[in-house]
Amino acid sequence: MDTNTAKARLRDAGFRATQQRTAFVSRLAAVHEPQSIQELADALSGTCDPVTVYRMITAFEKAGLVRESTIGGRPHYELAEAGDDHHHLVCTNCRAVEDFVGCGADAVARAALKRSRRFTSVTSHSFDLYGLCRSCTA
Amino acid sequence: MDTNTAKARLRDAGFRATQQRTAFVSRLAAVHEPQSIQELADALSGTCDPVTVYRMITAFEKAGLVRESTIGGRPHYELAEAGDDHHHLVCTNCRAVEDFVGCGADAVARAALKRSRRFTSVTSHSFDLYGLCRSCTA
DNA sequence: CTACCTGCAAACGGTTTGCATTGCC
DNA sequence: GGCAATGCAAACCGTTTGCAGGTAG
Repeated sequence: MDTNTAKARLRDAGFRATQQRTAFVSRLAAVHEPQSIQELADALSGTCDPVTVYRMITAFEKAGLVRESTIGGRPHYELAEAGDDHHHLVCTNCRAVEDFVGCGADAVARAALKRSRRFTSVTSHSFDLYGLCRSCTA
Repeated sequence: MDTNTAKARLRDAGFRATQQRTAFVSRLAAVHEPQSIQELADALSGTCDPVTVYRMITAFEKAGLVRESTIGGRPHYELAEAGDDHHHLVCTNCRAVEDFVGCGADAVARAALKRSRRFTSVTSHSFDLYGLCRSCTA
């Protein structure tokens, strides 16, 4: 994603396209793997303060510009794409991440709701697979 | 679960059945909903120090006596039962939790592995549904 | 009796907040 | 020019660690 696209995306979401935010969005677009707060702060260390990273994450997540997912017990962030319902295959050894689609959540949600006494609707879900990648397989 | 069962369970897992640990296991058995660290510390406040709660959680999880799951961004714990593969339906408003079974993860994992270039095996998964419970439905 | 466990207090590290300054729009 | 965003420093809070005393086996 080039700088202008990143800026347009920020403005579309109602934000001022500052240098720091543009760098943040560009970074997420470039790596297209979920990033930890630490990784983001390190990558942007020449550009902005870690405190600003926290503030951007909070604002962008609320605005639906980024998605949060938990990997190895820590929150990670990636750009949110419209209509996107991908999930992660995570290596339990090296934390490598690969996306996959088709989690069948709709059917599972329907079945669970049917059986449930206390719930009336399902609005979202999380689904992740954990295993070993090729290079970590003994 | 009565006190003696709790003690037996602890000894089976290789622990000394202290008063604090017995109370911890009994508590989890009594509520049979995932509990946050805070909730556990509060429930056991007359029995043991919060620090001990942390130490028990760490030890019990490693021993496979309790399972961790993330609810509302915070870790929660429940007793682990053999062969158990249930998941949670969580109310996004009041955090009420209901269990459900049948997540279809086996089929999804098989399909994902087939498509994957980098992964060779899937050993575990997480799957949770988020929605509204009856009393939080407007 | 002895090794394991617990309580207390202090250290630790990640996250949040307050406030003055900067820089988009 | 005005208001939102940033940087810096300090507060904050949940978690971990060290150590001395207690308790289960």
